[in-house]
Amino acid sequence: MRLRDTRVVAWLQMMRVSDKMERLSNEHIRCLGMTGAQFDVLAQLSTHEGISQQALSEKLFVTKGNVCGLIGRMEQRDLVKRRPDPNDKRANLLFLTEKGRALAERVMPEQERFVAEQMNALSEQEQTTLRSLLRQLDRSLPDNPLTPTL
Amino acid sequence: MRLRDTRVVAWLQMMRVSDKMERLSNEHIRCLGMTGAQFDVLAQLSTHEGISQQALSEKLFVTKGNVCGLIGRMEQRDLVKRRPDPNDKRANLLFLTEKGRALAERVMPEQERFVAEQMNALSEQEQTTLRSLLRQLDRSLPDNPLTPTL
DNA sequence: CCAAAATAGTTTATACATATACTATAAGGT
DNA sequence: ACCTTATAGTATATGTATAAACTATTTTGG
Repeated sequence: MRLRDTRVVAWLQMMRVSDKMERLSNEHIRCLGMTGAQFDVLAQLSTHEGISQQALSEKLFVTKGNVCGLIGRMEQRDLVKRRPDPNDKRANLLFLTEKGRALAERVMPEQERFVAEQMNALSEQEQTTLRSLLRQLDRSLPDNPLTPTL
Repeated sequence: MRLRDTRVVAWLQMMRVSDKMERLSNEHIRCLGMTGAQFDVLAQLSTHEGISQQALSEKLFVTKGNVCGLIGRMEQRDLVKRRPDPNDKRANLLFLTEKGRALAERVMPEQERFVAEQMNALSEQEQTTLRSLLRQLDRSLPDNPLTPTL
């Protein structure tokens, strides 16, 4: 049996835990009436209503093509609406509908509580340590090409 | 500005870092001639050649429907092949082709080196601490329904 | 043995995500 | 002004992923 670099073990464990957490989070969101990607859109629009699709795609670290389809589906469900930008005929500005705002306000605090609980296995001290280690890793990694010098 | 639970901050940072790492890893794999999901299949078959699609889906934590499509695409590219299980007419056993084995042997060590480097920002001591914290989190999270009591 | 339940694989519908090419508009430089 | 280039959004093709329905076998209980 070949021995594995301990760094690779750490990497795999990191992926395993984050995958597990994301699955739980997405499952919880789905029970509350939408998908994980749609929740991210509602959360962004709650604090940045009126941004363009382009700006949204940068905040979400996804392509504009992805946002285009995502917003299309959410518009069909009457969660958001597009309005033409009066200052730029190319652009759409994005707004929550009443239904979208109500859903966001219901789900966001619940979701925060849910993900916070996933950290309860660690003490305050350990959470601080974890954040410090993650910050170090984050800073050492190159920036995502989808967010050019954010 | 509302204050956020520090646990939520830790959660978000964890997702951010793992997303960044996975993107880099997938990008690197793509340069070497396949997708991330396909790499995972080759890696599993390298050590467990001859397993069924069902067993593979459990190892990869994905649905059997997903594996069915994935193996279909990889069979088209002549990376793997299906053979009927002589002991169970329902099942397929999976094998690497020569091309698949050669690709796996070329890419796997390279990929290990690549992901190991992503941990270099942490000292040996810090890597140990990180693994310990991740292990604690992992044990506190419920098991994935896709892997019933693995 | 045989009917019922479980299992392996496939298929279909839906959602997400990327890359690429395309349209329309905007901004800049000469 | 005009032409080039950049930008915002859309459309298409491909890959990944799930859930749910379906087929074909196998297992199991009576």
